[in-house]
Amino acid sequence: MGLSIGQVAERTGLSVHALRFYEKEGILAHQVHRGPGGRRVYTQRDVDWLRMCIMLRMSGMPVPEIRRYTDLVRQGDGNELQRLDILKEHQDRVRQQMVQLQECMDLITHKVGIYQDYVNSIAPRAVGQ
Amino acid sequence: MGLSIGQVAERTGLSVHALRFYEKEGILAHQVHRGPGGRRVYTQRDVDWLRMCIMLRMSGMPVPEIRRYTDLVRQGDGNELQRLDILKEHQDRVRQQMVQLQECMDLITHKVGIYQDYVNSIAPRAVGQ
DNA sequence: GCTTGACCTAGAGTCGGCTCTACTTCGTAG
DNA sequence: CTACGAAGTAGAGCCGACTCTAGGTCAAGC
Repeated sequence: MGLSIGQVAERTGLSVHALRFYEKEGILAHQVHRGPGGRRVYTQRDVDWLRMCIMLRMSGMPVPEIRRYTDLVRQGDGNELQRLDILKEHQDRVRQQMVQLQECMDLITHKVGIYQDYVNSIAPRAVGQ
Repeated sequence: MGLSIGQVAERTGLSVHALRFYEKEGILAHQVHRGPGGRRVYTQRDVDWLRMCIMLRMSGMPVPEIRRYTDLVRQGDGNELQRLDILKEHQDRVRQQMVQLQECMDLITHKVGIYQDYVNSIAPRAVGQ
């Protein structure tokens, strides 16, 4: 049940450096406890939490904001409204990002179409030969 | 028809610093020419190009790759296939990004739902009072 | 008893993409 | 003529998120 930092790195895709960095930055909800020789011992719960953090990071939530959220979780019951606020705000930002990304995609697809047509109109008869 | 750097900054949303930076990085397809006193004079074409660059940047294309693309455009006809390759590759990356972002969105929406339900179950009767 | 490998800490270094500073040069307005 | 504002250049600085280095501990295997 206890996982070494290396094992956690493996199953989250984070580097051991990043894991120590995240801990220092305070974005682990539960204190990682230490085994013999001061080695970190992670639980499955830590891995699950990290996977969520990875999602938040991937969608552009900055580390300090993940920390704010983590702090609330660490403090325990009673601040659900604040957690909800953070999540909703982030949700909005992600929505905007998706819209922007879709716009970029449309432009790119448009240009790809144009170039594709042009390239087809130039080369393809050679393919048949 | 000739625009100053300040005007271009206004209508692209880039800073004048960023505009000079982009030029130095070689991501302007056509050389910006200079008016009296060595001042940059931009055309509408430059603005259009910049807007496309902004789309590419927004969707995560790194500056050096925009430069590669720009170089091809600058070199003129004959390399359309290479331009197409760059665009298609980027298109793939954007597609992946969108999938990832959607996954993040799903998780966040899920959590928002849970917190929302919880918060509703605790507070709302107070609202009626 | 020596090496290896996985771990530890503290802190320095890297990278991308701007952003800002310092200083200069203009052209116009007061 | 003085001041202002908008430009110019070269190059330094900044920020976020890691990544890496240096030097050390410890258990297991040869």
